[in-house]
Amino acid sequence: MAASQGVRAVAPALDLSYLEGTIGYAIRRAQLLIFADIYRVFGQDAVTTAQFSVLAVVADNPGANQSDLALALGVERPRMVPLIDALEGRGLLVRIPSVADRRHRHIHLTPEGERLLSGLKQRFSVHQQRLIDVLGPSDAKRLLRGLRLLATAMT
Amino acid sequence: MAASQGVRAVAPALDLSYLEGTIGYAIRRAQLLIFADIYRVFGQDAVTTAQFSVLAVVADNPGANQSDLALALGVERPRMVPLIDALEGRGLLVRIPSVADRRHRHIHLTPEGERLLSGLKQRFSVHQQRLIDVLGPSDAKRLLRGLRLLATAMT
DNA sequence: TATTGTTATACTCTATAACTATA
DNA sequence: TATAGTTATAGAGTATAACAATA
Repeated sequence: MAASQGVRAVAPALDLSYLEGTIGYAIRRAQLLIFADIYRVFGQDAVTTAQFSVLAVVADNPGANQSDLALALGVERPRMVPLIDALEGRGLLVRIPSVADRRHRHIHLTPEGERLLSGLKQRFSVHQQRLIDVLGPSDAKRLLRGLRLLATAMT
Repeated sequence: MAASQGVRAVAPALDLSYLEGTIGYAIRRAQLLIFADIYRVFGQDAVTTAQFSVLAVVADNPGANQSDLALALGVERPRMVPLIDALEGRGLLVRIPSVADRRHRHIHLTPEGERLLSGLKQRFSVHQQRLIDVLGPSDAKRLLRGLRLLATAMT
């Protein structure tokens, strides 16, 4: 309603046609919005996406050590330390020193970690369903297949 | 060839099936690999993807100011300062103070900036073609459409 | 000699608040 | 008072090098 007044010429709206024709730009924008949606459904339980992926992988691979987790998740080994520190500090997982090889620490979820992860997975599925609703089920499947194909082919 | 010796049990290969079923994880992995490929084709001319996007948008919108660029590229205004500083320091663009409104600085590519951008766009097209070769032309188009649909629908 | 977890360092990105100069 | 560019600050992510304990 204030459009005709001298508030501001709406918005300049620059020409982005070059970038918008690239997959790299589209994937960056989509990723930012998807992660924002994940944080929206996670709410105040406040786990980062990186922490969520650690919890999810540890749940399916109890006793994995930090190097294996780093390798699997594609992060550098030093990066695992503060990541696991934060989760251990919240009582969601524990580092158990290996008796066989005392350099290793086996990571296990605590019961509280299992409980939180289960709630987070439920919330995550709300987000995932939102994506499927936007794209339609068959296009969502195609998108996932395309992304995975890129990941395997570009490695 | 050393596989049968006790070097290491190859690699533990953790179970990632939960994460691999999610679009969020797939898009993050794909984005990292795509950006790595872009840096590979850019080579030692060493422009970041963010700097490349600034150059590309300024080329199509000569005289845009920093706020409009920040808005268009989805970065915070303060972030534009070091971004443009770096490009101006390399002589690729200039800040021209506006005479009409002395708060504005109009951004323009220098001839050297135009030249570098033109070379970078050629290299970028090598990368983009690699993606199209991996996916096939029609699936590449579908992927781009899917990503754009997500971006518009999730905003 | 190599590996696990760790510390340290540095650089980028992100997010905010606040300052200045202009309007 | 509002806006453009800037500075300052703090948190998170990323990348490397190196160290201690252990193998």
